[in-house]
Amino acid sequence: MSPLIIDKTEKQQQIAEAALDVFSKQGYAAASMRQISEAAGVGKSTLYEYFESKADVFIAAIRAWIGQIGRRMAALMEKRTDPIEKIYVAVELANDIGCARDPAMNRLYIEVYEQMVVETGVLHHRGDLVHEMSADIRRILTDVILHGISTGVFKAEIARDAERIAFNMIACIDGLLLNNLLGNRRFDLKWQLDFYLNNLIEMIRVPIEAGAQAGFIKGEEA
Amino acid sequence: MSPLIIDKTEKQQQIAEAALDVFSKQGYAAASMRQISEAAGVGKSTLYEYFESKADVFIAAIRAWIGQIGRRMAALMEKRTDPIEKIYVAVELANDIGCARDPAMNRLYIEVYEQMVVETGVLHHRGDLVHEMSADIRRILTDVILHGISTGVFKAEIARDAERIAFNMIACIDGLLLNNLLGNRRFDLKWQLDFYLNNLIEMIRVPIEAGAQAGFIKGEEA
Amino acid sequence: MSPLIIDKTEKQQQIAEAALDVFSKQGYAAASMRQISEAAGVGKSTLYEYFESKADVFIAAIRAWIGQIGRRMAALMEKRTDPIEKIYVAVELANDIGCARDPAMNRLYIEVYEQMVVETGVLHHRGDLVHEMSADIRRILTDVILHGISTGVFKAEIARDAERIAFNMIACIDGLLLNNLLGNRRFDLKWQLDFYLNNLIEMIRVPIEAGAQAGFIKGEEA
Amino acid sequence: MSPLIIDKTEKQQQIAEAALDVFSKQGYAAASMRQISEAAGVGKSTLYEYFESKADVFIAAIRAWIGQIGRRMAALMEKRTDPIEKIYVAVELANDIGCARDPAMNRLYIEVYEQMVVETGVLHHRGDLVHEMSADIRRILTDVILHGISTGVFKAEIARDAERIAFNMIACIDGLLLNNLLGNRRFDLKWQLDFYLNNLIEMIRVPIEAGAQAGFIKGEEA
DNA sequence: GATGAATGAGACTTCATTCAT
DNA sequence: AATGAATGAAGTCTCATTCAT
Repeated sequence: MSPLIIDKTEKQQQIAEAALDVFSKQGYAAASMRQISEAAGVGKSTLYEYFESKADVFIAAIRAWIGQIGRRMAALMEKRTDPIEKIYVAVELANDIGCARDPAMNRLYIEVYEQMVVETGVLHHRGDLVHEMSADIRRILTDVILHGISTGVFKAEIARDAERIAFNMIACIDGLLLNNLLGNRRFDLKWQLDFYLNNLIEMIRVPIEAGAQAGFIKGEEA
Repeated sequence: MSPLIIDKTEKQQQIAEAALDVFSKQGYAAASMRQISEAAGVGKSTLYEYFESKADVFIAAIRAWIGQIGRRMAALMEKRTDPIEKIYVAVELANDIGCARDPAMNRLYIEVYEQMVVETGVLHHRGDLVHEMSADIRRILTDVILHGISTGVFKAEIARDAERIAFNMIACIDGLLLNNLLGNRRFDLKWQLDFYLNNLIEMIRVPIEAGAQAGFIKGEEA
Repeated sequence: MSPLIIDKTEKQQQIAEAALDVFSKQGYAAASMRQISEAAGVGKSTLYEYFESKADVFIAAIRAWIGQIGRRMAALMEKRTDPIEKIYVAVELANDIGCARDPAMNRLYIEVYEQMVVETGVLHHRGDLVHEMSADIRRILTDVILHGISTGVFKAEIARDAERIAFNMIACIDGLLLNNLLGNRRFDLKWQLDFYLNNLIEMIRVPIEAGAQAGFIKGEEA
Repeated sequence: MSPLIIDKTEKQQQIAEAALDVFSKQGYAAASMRQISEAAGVGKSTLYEYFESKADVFIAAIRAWIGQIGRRMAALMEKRTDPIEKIYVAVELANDIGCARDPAMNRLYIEVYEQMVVETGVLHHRGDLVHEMSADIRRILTDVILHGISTGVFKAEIARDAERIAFNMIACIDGLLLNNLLGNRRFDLKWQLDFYLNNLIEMIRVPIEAGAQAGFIKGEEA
């Protein structure tokens, strides 16, 4: 009466994650459906039972990836209470990603950009999608800033710019990660992340004490 | 001597620039040799007289592009003398690029990243190339910083980090441009560039006056 | 006895009719087993419980269709007694089919031809099948002619050609229907059918009266 | 300076004729581009240098075929002067086609119908194309009829129906050819064509002499 | 030197059919 | 009996590259 019933959603997720691996290594254009099917351990045509097209698989893979990052960041945040510390968590996470043993995954950053920006890209005219996808992370950071203001750690006057500042953090950290990915040995990711973030925090925090002169690279001095 | 005999190098340049146009619109993978040949106004197989392969054409196109930007920046720098002003020129140039009527060209940023970072990419393991390519810009910025130190505008202790700071500027501005390209209406490029740069300058400049408390967004306040 | 136990034959018929619908709209090649299963309201693999293959389903569908037409024509014939009138019934039926609001069904004509005549066709080398299928209709028409002879309406000398004439009617009406299907606005099916049939009848009927000169398009003149 | 230049039109024609062969044997759906390329003696992708798609190749093939038939008919017509004889040429040509050593070619009739009538067909909504394609033949026949009227062979009152009658001839002969193709041994194409045409001519010609009673199958009696 | 012609390799996608429940 | 899952084979089409003029 009832044949083998499979949780379609679960298998989609499973395929999406295998695809994530392939896309991150080969890029969208160079990754073939055959490679993805092999990575997922299914037949080539089985992919089309779960997704409409290659583009569909890509979008699902990216969604899965954004989800992973969001969950990771939320988990790290929970353990801290100090707003400044929380912000440094972003650095640490980024540093983790940038130095992870498998740097392949973060190449996805570029694939997303590529596919959004290029006219023939899979994500072209889907700006909403990426916007929505990164919304979680942006919201987390915005909340940290607002919370910092309410606890007197950050200056009150930046309240109206909280979201913009969150955007700035994401964008600049993006840029630093990407440049790091280019493989230049002389690019010291840790230093660069700290430098950016120290400057930022120095500007938005309430001065601890009049006349106190913080080293501009606090992290390093410590 | 005869004007009909054109230099091979000159024609390569000419093709490279036509290719730049195509690559910037279609991306590397989607751009076809036929399109490039048509854009260059030559036959399809003529491309192979001047370049070994599609990859070759791409590299030449990127080289041409980096050259253009470097020349543009150098030209802008020449007109200013104040180090801080000079740094702001970088912002303006970036803003120009990011807001240009034809955003196609800056999509090349992404193509370069893509092709470097992805395993099967045309520029994979050619980190040296991009490094070399951006060296000009990095050197210009480094010089500005060092010159600023020698004229007492920037803190002396940042001398040893001058190149790293230049790197930071390039990377973060990259990130801001890319995020802007994603087409999010709420991303205010001008504000973001100013915010980043104001924070940076505030940290590296010699305080104008003890106790002076600069607004964190100096540019906006002005 | 239990109403839940349905006859295998009955369900085959039910599926065949659903398939007829799909085949008539899409043609054999473009119709997919999935579409058929959905139209029949059963699972895809259930089709294989009742039929060996797609070809099998097609043959069953065609059989069902021929049956429908045969029954329709027999029903119409029963109401008339005059042989000539009976022949005109064929025209009307054909006209009905050709002008029906849903022309999809008569596309089946073509599918049958296609599949019989083409080397790789499902009905290739199955001439017997179509022959058998259209035998009913041919026999009905042959009987009408023979009956007309025996009642003195048709010429006696055509007796030995009765079946051939029936064939001629079927073939020519076929041709007229098909050309009508091509969608040419200037093709007036009613006129064409009448023209053909009037000529035919004029030639095989016993002249009503010596010297009587019938208009060549009797139907129109009326 | 100038590479190998080929007459594109000529090669298109050459490919179209090879394709005609394949399509006539396999039908549109079953014929593969590989088969066509092999029949044409070129590489698979070379086809795409001369045609945009499989559909394009099909249309070109059909055009070539209609052209062949038109030329053949015109050639045959030229040799005769008597209008009735000219009409019989149509029969002969049709008989030739229907009995030709390679019956494959006339299966194309069905392919054209199929592709026009089926929703997903290549010629769907291209009624104009087939109309235009068969226009030559229709015009030739119409002219024969009109000429017959002006020389007193055909009745004057059919003048306004000349084109319709031409249509009738084409459609009915179509139908007879198709039924013949179905491979039924008992279908006597020659007899059927003659029967149809004799009836037709008998109705439209000016009676030779009052009281003359023509056998209804004049051709056979002769 | 310049170029149109030609193509093989490979991409995405569809679908009839089998399998296991 | 009934069916969702799975897939191999095959199809159309693209494109970087080579060849011959």
